[in-house]
Amino acid sequence: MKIENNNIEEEEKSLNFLEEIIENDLKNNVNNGRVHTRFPPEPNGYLHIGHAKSICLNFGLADKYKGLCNLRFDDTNPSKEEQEYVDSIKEDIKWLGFEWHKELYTSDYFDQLFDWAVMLIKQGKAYVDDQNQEEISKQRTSPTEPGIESPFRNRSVEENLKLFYEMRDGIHPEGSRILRAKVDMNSPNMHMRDPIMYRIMRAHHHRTGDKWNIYPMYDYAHGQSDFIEQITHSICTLEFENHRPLYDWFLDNIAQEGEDRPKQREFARLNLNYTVMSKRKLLELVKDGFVNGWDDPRMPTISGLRRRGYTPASIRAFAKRIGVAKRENVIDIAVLEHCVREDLNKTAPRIMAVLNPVKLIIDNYPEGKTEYVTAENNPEDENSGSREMPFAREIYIEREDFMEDAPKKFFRLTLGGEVRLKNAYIIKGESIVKDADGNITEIHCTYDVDTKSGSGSEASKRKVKGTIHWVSAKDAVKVDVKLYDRLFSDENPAGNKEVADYKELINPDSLQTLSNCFVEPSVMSAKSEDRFQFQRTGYFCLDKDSTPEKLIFNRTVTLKDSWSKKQK
RNA sequence: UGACCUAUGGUGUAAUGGUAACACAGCAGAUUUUGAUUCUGUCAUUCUAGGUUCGAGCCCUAGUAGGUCAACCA
Repeated sequence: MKIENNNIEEEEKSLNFLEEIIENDLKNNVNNGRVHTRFPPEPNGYLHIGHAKSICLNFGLADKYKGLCNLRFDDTNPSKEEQEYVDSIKEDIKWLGFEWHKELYTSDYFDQLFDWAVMLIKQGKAYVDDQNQEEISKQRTSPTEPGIESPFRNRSVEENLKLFYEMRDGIHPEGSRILRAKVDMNSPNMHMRDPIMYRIMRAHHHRTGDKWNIYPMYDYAHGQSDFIEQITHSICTLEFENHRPLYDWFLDNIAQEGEDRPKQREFARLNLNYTVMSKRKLLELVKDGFVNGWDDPRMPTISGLRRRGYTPASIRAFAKRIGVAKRENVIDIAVLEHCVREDLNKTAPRIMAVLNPVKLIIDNYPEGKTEYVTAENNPEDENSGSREMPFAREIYIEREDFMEDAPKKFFRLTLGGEVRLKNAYIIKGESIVKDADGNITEIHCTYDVDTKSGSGSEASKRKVKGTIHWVSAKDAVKVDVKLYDRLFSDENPAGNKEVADYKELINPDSLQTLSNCFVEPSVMSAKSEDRFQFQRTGYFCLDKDSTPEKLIFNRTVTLKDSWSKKQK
C-alpha cells in the first residue's frame, strides 16, 4: 500500500515550466496532440555536461509525452564544422542512453531554404545589400536609437533576384554582398533590424561539398528547419530569447494558414562551478595543451566524464536533480559528484587497492604460507557475490593508516594498538623499521589467529575501533593510478575579473599520477571503462590506455571523508 | 539607459491566491569489518516599496539588482 502511494507521489511530482506548457498544449489539442522535439548541436566541438542537460530535456520530454525527438546537426557554417564532431556527438548521445527518431542536418534543407528566400525576395521581403560588414553594422546604430536604412533596401525585385542567383552561382566574391530580410530598421530589438539571411562563403561543406557558394544564417535556417521537421516545441537556451520575434517573423511569412508551427521556448543553460562550459574555451584548453584532448578526465565534456568513470545513469540523474527553469544558475560540482557516488555505491564492485603503500610484516604468521580470505563484492548488492583473495605474511597497507604518535581519535594502526585487516585478521602494531631519513620502511605486527573474519569464533566477533584495507605483497598487481582534482582553482574561472585570462586559474595539481600502487590480483580480468570502488579510497575506472602489462586507473571521485575533514 | 527575460535558505528546484517544501552542501548524533553506505536530528529562504484581496512568494504598478541583444557565429 505504501509503495503505491509513493508511486502516485512520483507521478504527480510538480512539473517544470516546459512540461506545463506541453501539458497545456496537449489539453488544447495544439499540434493535434503531437509532441516532437529536437536536439540541434552545431558539429563544431564535443558535447559537454551542459549539452547533456539539453539532451535529457529534449529526449526526456519526447519520451514522457510519447512523442519524438530528432537529432539535427545545425551545419550552416562550414568554416567551423567537421565530421569528427558529428561522430563524437552521435556516440555521446547513444552512450547517454538516448535514441533519436531521425538523424538530420540543416544542410538537408539548403534547397528548400533557398527557394523560400527567392519567394521572400519576390514578395519584397528580402533584398541584396552590397555594403560591407562595417557599413551595415554602423547603420544598425545602437538599441537606443533608430537604425538607418540601407541604400540598397528598395532595389527592384528583378535586380534582387538576379544578384541573389549570381551570389549562389559564385559570381560575387566573399563579403561583397549579402541577402537581408526586410523587417524593421527601427525595432528596439536589434535582431529585427534587417537581419542577414545569407552570406557568400567559399568553403567546403562536410556534406554538401562545393555545391554552395552561399550559406544561410542561423536565424534564417533554424525555425524553418523546425517547421520542415514538424517540430512542436523548439527548446533552446536563454540567449536566443531575443531571437524569438525573428523566428516567428520568418514563419509568419513562410508557413501557410492552418499548418502546425513550432514554438520556441527558452531555458537557462547549465553552469557548473570550478569549470568552464563554453565550447570556445574548451577548444582552447585542448588546442593549447592544457589538457590531453577532449576526453581528458578533467574536462566537463561527456567523453571526459565517461573516461573519468561517470555512468550514463549518474548524468541523467544529475540532469533530473538540477531541474529546468529560466533563471541564471550555478550548480555546485558536489551535486554531480553526489550523483555518481549514489550510482556507483549501488553498482561498483569493491576491491582492495593500496595507493601509497608501506610494507607490513606479520611476525607470527608462517613464512611462505598463502591462505585465501573471502571478500564481499558489493555489500549494497546482494546478488554481487564474493571472491577469494590471497593473504600472506607480508602485505601492503596505506601509509596514512599508520601513525607513530596518534591522536586519540585515530582509529587506525598504532604501535601497541589493534586494528582489523578487512576480511582477514585483527593485528597489533609491534615495531617499526626506518631508513636513514627517518621514513618508515616496515611495520611489524602480530596477528591473532582466532580472529579470522567469518570464522564465527568469539574472537572474530571482537570489536576493534578500526578496519583497514591491504593487499598481499607477493600477489598484488602494481598499477598506475591517476588522481584528478578540479581543473580550476577558482569557483568561477570565466567570470573572475582579477585575472586577465581564465587560464591563469587552472589548478596546477589537477592531475597527480601515482606509479607505485598495488591492487588485488582480481583486477587482471578488468576491461576498459570497468568501474570499481577501491575500498575506503574512492571510485576508480580502468583507463583505455591500459595495457596488460600496465593497468591505469582513473579516480572518478573520492569517497566522502569525514575524517580528513575533521582533521583540518 | 532601448527591448526582452529573471529575482524563494550557502547552491539548485518546488509551492499554480490558502501552513514556504524537497535535494545538495554544512553541523550534531546513531549504526557500521569501508571514518563509506544507511538512519536520525539540526541550521538556514520569498529583492524593495506601494496596490488588489478575507488572505499575496504567486496578481498589478513602480523601483532595485542580475542576464541577454548592436558576428557575414550558433
